[in-house]
Amino acid sequence: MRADLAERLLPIGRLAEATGCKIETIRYYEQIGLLPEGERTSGNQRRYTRRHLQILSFIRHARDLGFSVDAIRDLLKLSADPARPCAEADAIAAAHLADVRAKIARLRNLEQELERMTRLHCSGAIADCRVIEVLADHGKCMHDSH
Amino acid sequence: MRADLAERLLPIGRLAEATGCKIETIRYYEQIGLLPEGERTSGNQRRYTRRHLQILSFIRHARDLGFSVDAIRDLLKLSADPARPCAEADAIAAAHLADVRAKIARLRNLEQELERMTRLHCSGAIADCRVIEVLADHGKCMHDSH
DNA sequence: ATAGGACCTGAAGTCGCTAGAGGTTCAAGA
DNA sequence: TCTTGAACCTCTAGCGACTTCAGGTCCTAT
Repeated sequence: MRADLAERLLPIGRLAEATGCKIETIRYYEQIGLLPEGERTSGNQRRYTRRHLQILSFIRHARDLGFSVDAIRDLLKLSADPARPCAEADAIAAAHLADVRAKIARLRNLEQELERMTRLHCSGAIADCRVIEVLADHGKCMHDSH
Repeated sequence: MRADLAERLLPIGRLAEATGCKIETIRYYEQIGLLPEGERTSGNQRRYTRRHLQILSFIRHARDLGFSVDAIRDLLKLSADPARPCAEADAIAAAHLADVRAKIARLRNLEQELERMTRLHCSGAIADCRVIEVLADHGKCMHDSH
């Protein structure tokens, strides 16, 4: 039991290290019920399992990709219940797929615009810098999202 | 003088209209020192010049492209000094472009997984759902941006 | 036994806005 | 000239998703 604690369970700092997530953020996720609470030592410190590590990695990834905390909650629910009927899962997945595609489309526009801006490496001075020019003048902007 | 005020200077509502920026947001930008303060009428209302219109358009455009307020502050400083070398502006844009591309790459991975999931009109259970897995496990992630 | 690093809680601050309350000014029509 | 109502003003609080801080407690290696 003592050995279990020492060998299998991660203190919050280790979990943070392993996921690239800040300690405070982990506590925050726990607080808002996104990450299940870890057990505590007799001295009230959190100890996490490999399962927590998985979930937190998932959360980090999804946040990086721009999913809201609520969306992540949905996705986690999906994975938590393997017996869940498929229609529901499909619906959630489909909704998120649409969302992902919209995000991709938007980012591709941005990419093109930024590319265009930086491609013409300017002659040296701000006066004829493409970046500034494009930003200053809507007319020079190719994408249609605005 | 009176005519100047009426003809050349824009009240905040007009500026908002012309730039597609909300009135509150304009006041906010002024407050944080991103947009220079406009003059005031004797009754304390803001009046803006064409110069403000230009700057605000620049800000809006840059925000649309995902630049942070701080990045915009830098870009504005750069653009104010036309003799300055433009490598700096390039660098800001290039960093942002790299960021955008990394996000696109990851979203595409996710898109594929979500697609796969919904396409399979699945066999009954979540058990073999890889969405969570893909996001949770770095090792299963194909792209190399992290 | 003790030093000092890791951990705890709760509250407040950050960013980039947005919304609301409650009051003042401007400009066009009677 | 007066009136009316749209547009403006300031100040405060709220949002999501954290981050930082103050002031403590715990854990573990020596």
